[in-house]
Amino acid sequence: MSKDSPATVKQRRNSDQVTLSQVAQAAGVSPITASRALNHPDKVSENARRNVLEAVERLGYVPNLVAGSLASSRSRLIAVIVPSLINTVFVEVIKGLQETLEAEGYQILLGNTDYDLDREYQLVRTFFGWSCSALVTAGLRHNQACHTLLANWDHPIMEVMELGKGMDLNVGLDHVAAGRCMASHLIDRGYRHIVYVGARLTQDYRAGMRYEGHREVLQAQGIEAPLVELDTLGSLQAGAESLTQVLAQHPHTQAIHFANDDLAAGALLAAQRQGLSVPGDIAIAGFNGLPLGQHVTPQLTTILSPREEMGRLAAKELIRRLSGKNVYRRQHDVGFTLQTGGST
Amino acid sequence: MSKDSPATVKQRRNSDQVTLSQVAQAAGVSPITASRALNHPDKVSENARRNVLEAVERLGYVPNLVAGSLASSRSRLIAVIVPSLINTVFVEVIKGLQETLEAEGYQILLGNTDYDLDREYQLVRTFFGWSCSALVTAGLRHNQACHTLLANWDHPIMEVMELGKGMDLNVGLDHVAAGRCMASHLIDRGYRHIVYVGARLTQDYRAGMRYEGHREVLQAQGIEAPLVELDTLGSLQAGAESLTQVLAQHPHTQAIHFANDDLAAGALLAAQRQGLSVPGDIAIAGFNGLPLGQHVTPQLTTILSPREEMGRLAAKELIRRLSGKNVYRRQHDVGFTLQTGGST
DNA sequence: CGCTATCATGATAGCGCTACCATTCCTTTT
DNA sequence: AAAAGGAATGGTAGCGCTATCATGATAGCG
Repeated sequence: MSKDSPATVKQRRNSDQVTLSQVAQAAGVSPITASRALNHPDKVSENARRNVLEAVERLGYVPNLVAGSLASSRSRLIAVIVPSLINTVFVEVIKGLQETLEAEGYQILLGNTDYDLDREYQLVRTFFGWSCSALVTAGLRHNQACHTLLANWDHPIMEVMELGKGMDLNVGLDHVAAGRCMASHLIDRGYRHIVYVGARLTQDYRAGMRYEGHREVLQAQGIEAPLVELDTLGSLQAGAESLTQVLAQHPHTQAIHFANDDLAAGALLAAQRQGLSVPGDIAIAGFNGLPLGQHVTPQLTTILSPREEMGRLAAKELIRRLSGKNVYRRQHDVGFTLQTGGST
Repeated sequence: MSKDSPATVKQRRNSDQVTLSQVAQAAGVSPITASRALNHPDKVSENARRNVLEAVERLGYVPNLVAGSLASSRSRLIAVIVPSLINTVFVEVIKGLQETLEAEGYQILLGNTDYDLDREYQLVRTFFGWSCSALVTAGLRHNQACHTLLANWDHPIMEVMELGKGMDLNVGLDHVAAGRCMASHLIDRGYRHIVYVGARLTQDYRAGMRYEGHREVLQAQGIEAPLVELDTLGSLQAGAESLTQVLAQHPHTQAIHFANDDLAAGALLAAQRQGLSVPGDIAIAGFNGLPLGQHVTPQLTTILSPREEMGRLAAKELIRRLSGKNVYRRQHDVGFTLQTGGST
């Protein structure tokens, strides 16, 4: 018996989902015209467009973006990879990205590495599998495999948070300079026994870069630059606890330069509870310019980093690139601002 | 001339992307066996599996998830829709979701409504287009169109944050009860002139629910329950500013029940700056149990809501459902805890 | 030993959409 | 008037993968 008797035709469509072909039929046009009416409205007659849109509405058509992406190998998905969601700075960058990208019809695929570069590599692989239109990642450091993968990818890559020569596009600030800036400020104020306190500097290596800048300035003055590295992630709690530790290890400390505002504010509030005067007994400085720092007494001296702005700018530059425009500058310095409060 | 002379064969593959067929060829098996080796490892011989995995490694194959999703109409994408990313409570829920879902190989598609239900509807439509495996959304309220869309969707829907009868699954807490709880606490402490302060209660309607509970308790005692509604979103700044406003409008105020800890902490810190004693001159209570509240002096009385736990539990329940297990309980109450500090 | 049950594998046919090329019917140009 | 260009539309053939069914090989059974 020959095999060309398909008694039962293969039947795969499971759902009652409305397809573009059905819309096209209802609108009296071909599927491809319906597709164009939705995706390139200027390429069809007004008449066709109106009929298609009307049919879409009437049938409750929801475009199958998966099929569209497969056919066009463009997805309007943007992969965003951050090392942490607890740290609010990344969330603020995401927010800036989000609002700008969503307005242009892009969707965010969110990944969290927990400061693990191998995890980043895995996420990048997965996201590539989604034919993402672009990738945003926090930081310029990647492991070897990830670097290779990124280098061979033919879509825009945006590295944010720190300024430097990256894979492709870059929006960030100079953390070494920020560290120098705060250290200079502390020197100017007359402090000489200054401790830098950071949390997990191998993970939050940008805080490590700020320490480099800090140390540079102190050493240029012939001053030592002791470092206290905490084993927990930065938090109010960790900051509060670190105060005791620092004063025990370095009894002559006049000022503490904290890696971020959470630590600094935690220490400041703890100092108050312990009856220590800030900055009389101990001066405290932070980094980020979180609102909290403005509401404690004395106000926290800190460095304001434009985080949402960084996200928005990164998104705008990506959109420029994705819409085929030439990109003249690949690096964008968003800068930072020293905000002196009463705490130093 | 007949049309069957395809001089130039249509050529669409643009990239040099390695495909599953190439892997299969390299491994000496058919494409479908290669597919099974990767997705259902227990359905192929150990020999085949080893060869395929080796070929994957050697060729640097990255699965095209878009094609896979189209073919299987399953995507391992989970849509997560929140009203805000500024408000840290949602971020913490996302974090709980994220860590649990990623561990199971699901990816998060993130959407932000900015407290706009029409925006939510648009996001839901878009996400459905991605054949998401499930949808997580904050809150039980949707507009009519969105409700219809959700009701007809044949994948799990998880509504988080507030407890109640939702579309499908639900993990949250009872905000009315939380409002009652704090109000009772304030009554117990002897306060009678109590003002509730919230920010944009039509948007943050859960804060409105807490006010309902609050009012219920006060009215049962024959006490009025004045409400001050701010026009900005909750923040330290708004809390600080509200203090003056409340005292001007209600000079006899003994206690302020704030809709959240940001407002409360802002007011508490502002009171200190103004030389007001807390709780002597004015008692202050919040909601959420943010770390900040534990570090101010006096410690903030608040209600602790298990936000990350809420995210984790929601994720676990979704995974149960997605792996075909029976779900016996659709509603999960994560509860809350009154945390009394010195501020009341 | 024949019969069914189980396993490993493969051939085929889509999933729903869009890129590509071809066609038709105008309008413009020289 | 003929040639050239442009706008609107459609036919065809995939995008890269997996569901479905079919097949052959092996095992289990009385």
